[in-house]
Formats: sequence, structure tokens, C-alpha cells
Amino acid sequence: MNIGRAAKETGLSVKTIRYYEDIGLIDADRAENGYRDFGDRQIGQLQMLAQARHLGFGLEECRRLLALNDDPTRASRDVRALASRNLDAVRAKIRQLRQMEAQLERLIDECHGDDAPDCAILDTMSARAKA
Amino acid sequence: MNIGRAAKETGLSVKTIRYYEDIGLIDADRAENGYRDFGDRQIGQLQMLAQARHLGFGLEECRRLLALNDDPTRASRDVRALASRNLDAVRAKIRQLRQMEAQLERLIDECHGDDAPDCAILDTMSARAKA
DNA sequence: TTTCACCTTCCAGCAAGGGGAACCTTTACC
DNA sequence: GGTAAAGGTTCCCCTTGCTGGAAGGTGAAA
Repeated sequence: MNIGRAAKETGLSVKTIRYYEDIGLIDADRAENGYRDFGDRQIGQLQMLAQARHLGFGLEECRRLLALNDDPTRASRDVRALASRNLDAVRAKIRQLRQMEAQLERLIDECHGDDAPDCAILDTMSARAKA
Repeated sequence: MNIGRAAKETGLSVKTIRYYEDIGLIDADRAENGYRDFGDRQIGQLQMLAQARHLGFGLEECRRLLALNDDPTRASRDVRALASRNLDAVRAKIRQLRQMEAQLERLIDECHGDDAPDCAILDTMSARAKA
């Protein structure tokens, strides 16, 4: 299977697939004309990569996931730990974003939003902390 | 004020401040020895940058904010619009992260997390979509 | 004087790819 | 069979927002 076809099957972009091969996340066979040739195994790996990225795993974590998936002697505990760490990271980001959200809401609420120059958003943001 | 001192006052790193000058977000005077010299105005701008970054504004948006802050003829409407766009972006990210969170929770819940190799996380993630 | 902290510039790199150039192959159409 | 379009290949630069390090100049304290 050519790379374009593989891209369609997996929802990844051609560039992304080449990049994944480049950094050694997957390996692709080569046809005689030099074109990459993806088999079922590789397509499966790419689909897993797409899933994992969608779930917020970083590429190094994806590498670990692929290795675990390939290892019949794995312990599901290890997979779970990996996923849990990722979940923690996702939650941390959510918390941070929620703080941003709350502060932005407050600022926006306080700003008149008219033609006049005085603006609570700028006032608050430029307030000297130590003053 | 030297850059190190400015960094302490603003909570930004020395590298970050140099970077901000580099991309033209702020301008710094120079002392005779070639050292950067930050006055009250620049410190204020750096504090505003720190605030804005903290609130999730991108650097180009920060540039706009600084310009608006400098402009006595501004309309607070414009500041508000900028902040609202940022709030929208923050909310979009939160939504996305929440989806990740929910899916990860479900997967982790389904995984035994023991010594055995079978793992719902890997099973789900490597499931061929079209099969 | 020496030493140390601080400053300078420049170069390289991170995540995770995207864009596009320059070039080769395959496929489709007439 | 010719030709053009649509694919493929490698290569290098761009992005965002910095961080780290090397090589070297300067300032302050012991």
C-alpha cells in the first residue's frame, strides 16, 4: 500500500506518516521503485498512533505503547500506568486552562467594551504587582 | 536596571526577556557597557507580558495588547474583542481536553492493570476501525 | 589579583509536524 | 505512443515560545 492510501486509511497526513518513519516510530518496506509500502501490520500501528495522539499521548509515549502492544509478555499494569500518567497530564492542563478561563471571564465582564479608552482588562493586566 | 534584576521583578527569565526584545515586543535601552537597561516603562510592559502569557495570549496577541495599552485613543471594545477571542480559544482547548479525559478514564477503567498481557486499552486503541 | 557572578552574541534544539522546491514514476487519456 | 496529471521521493526551512550552551567581555568583592 502506498503512502497516500495509507494516509486515507488512517486519517493521518502523508507528511505525518513520513515523519513517524523518520523518527523510527514505524518502519516501512520499500517497493522496487523506492515507494514506501505499508502492510497490514504497519497500517495497524498507524491507526494506533492516530488513536493515541488523539488521546493526547506524546510521541515518546506512543513509542512505548507500540512496544507494549508488540510485546506478548507485557503486563497490562504497565499500559495502565502509562495511560494514567497521561490522564494526569491532561487533567493538569484542564485545571490550568480553567483558571485562565475564569480570569478572562472576569476581566471581560469588567470591561465596558465601548468607544472609550479606559479598560479594566488593560488596567488589571498592567497593574504593577508591588505597587 | 540590568536584565537579571528585571527578570526578578517580572518573574520572567533572562532568556525570555532577551527573546522578547529580539522579536521586537519590547525595546531596551543600552548602558555604556552594552548591558541592557530597563526603565519603569519597560518593566511595566514586561509585567503585562507576563500577565498576558499567563492568561493564554499568544505573543502576537501580546503585541496587540501592548499597542492598545500604549494608545490613548483606543476603544476598550477592541481590547475586549481580543480577550474574547482568546477566551474562545481557551474554551475550545478545554472541550478537547475533556473529551480526552473522558475517553482515557473509560479505557483505564476497563483495563485490569495486572500481570496479564490482555489490556482493554491496547485492544481498543489498536482496533481496526473498518473491521 | 583572582575569582565569581553577571552580561553579551550566536548557534542549536525541543514538540510535531506543515510548506514547498526539485525531481522521478505511474496512471490516465487521446 | 505521447503527454499531462497525480502520485511518489528527498531536502531544507518555518512555525511557537522559548531553553541551553559556548565563547567571550564586564563588574564587584575578597
